[in-house]
Amino acid sequence: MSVRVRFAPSPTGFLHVGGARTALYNYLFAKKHDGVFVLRIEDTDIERSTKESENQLIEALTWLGLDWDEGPNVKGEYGPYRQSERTYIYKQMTEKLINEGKAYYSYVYPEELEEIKEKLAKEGKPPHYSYELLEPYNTEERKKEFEEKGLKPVVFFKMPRKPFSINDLIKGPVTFGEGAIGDFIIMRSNGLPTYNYAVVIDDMTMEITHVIRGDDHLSNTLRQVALYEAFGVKVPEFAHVSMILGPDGKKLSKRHGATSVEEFRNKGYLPEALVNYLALLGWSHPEGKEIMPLNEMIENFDLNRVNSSPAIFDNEKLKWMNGVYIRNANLDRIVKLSKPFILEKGLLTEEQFENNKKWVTEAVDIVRESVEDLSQIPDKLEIFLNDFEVELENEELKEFLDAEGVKNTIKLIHEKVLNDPDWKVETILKNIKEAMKEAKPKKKPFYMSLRKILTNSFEGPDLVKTIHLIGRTRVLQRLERVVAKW
RNA sequence: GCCCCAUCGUCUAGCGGCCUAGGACAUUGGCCUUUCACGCCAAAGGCACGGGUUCAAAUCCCGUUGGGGGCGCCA
Repeated sequence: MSVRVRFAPSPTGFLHVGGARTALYNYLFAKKHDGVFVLRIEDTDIERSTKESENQLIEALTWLGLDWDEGPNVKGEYGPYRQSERTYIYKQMTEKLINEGKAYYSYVYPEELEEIKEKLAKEGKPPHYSYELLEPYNTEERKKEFEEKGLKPVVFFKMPRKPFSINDLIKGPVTFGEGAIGDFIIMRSNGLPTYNYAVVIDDMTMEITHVIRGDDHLSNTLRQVALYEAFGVKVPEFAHVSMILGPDGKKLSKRHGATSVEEFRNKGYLPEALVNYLALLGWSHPEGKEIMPLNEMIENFDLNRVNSSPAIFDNEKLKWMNGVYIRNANLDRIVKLSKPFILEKGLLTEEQFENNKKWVTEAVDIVRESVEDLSQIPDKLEIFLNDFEVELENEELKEFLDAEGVKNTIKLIHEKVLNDPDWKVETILKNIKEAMKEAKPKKKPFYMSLRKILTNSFEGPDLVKTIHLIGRTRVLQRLERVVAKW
């Protein structure tokens, strides 16, 4: 039987990095086994589910490159792929359970359920519902009342009082003792299924073979296994991936900074960097490789190598990895991806950007060496574009300028540039070398002075390349205003 | 009460002898460079604790402690 896995998010917000990792593991597992990856939207919570969230989810997944074989916008034989469109299936299945005496209707109100629970707690008994406890509410009056109010009775599943166990592909054997939980609701009074019920029906009817999901669902598995058994169907394999925690060891949340895929995208992270980082957060390559393309992850993916302990999200490592990817990526792509960041900062207009592609490309290329995300590119580009007041009073600069031969060399360079319209990296270098030969400055003070005068900074990329990028006109201006004072 | 987890600050390798515990990020030092960064080299840093089992334990078992999850007509 071929492998079928699914990623089943609820459309109630942005795609969280934890969800992204779960999706990734499902994807890798599917590809590794030539299986099918399905995307299912779990929107049975009508209060919180939104179409916008669903769109954002799809966009984030697409951006990450985790394409699915079946899903809401892709044809498939197991659809529909939105739970809200599958209500007829849940109804059918529920009738079956009721007819077989494995589930029952109840006309209780939520408040009454609370009361039962409180009463049990007071008596020191576990807060478990049962048919005996619920049956007294099924009076004829109550049924009429529900009908008048347009309410449907909730459906409870009769939880067998026996132990259940699974052999989790990541956690190993997990056993839930007898009577760990009581009967639970599978159909709500609004006619929609509850989570634990819908997943089982969907996974069952979609013939999902492996359920790879977050650790937080581990205890739900008990209910789900009981349901599979009630339907007399084979239980799928389970693999529970541990949670992603914040730096303080608590569940990763907004307090910890960026947590959604969209935020990382907006901050200038490359999708392949995020994917690579997420893959390593819990899984490891058999030979310890860290930077690797998706196909290599697929080739080597194995649930055996997924760690069962929770992982803390380490932004520093992600940044490093993103920097590596930015440096190794195709230059034209980086230029293209940097564009919005550059425009947003107001460094260039759309026209300037497009009309000076060659210049921009060259500039982005030398600047990408030192960034860890795309948003830092415009910051680094500033020295080539923005003008400034030279801080001639700067103590450090003064010292450098006063060193032997420095000012003379700069004057000579000014003259040479003035008389040489040719503006190539090689000629710039030639002019500098010649000036140095004539005036014989001390090297370091000279270079530092020149850099400071031209870029207003003592640090930055290769000076000659920088000079070339600043452009002849601007270089001349910047030299002139200094030389004029000597 | 129930379930899961526990190796450097962080992500991890390790699945009874190859461990004097390996790699990566971060940190520190050095090299490279006119400078910063990149890159390269090196250093520091860890098996939570206590009992067993075994000739031998980071690895297996039990307990303690610590962390996380769950106990919804949320997913």
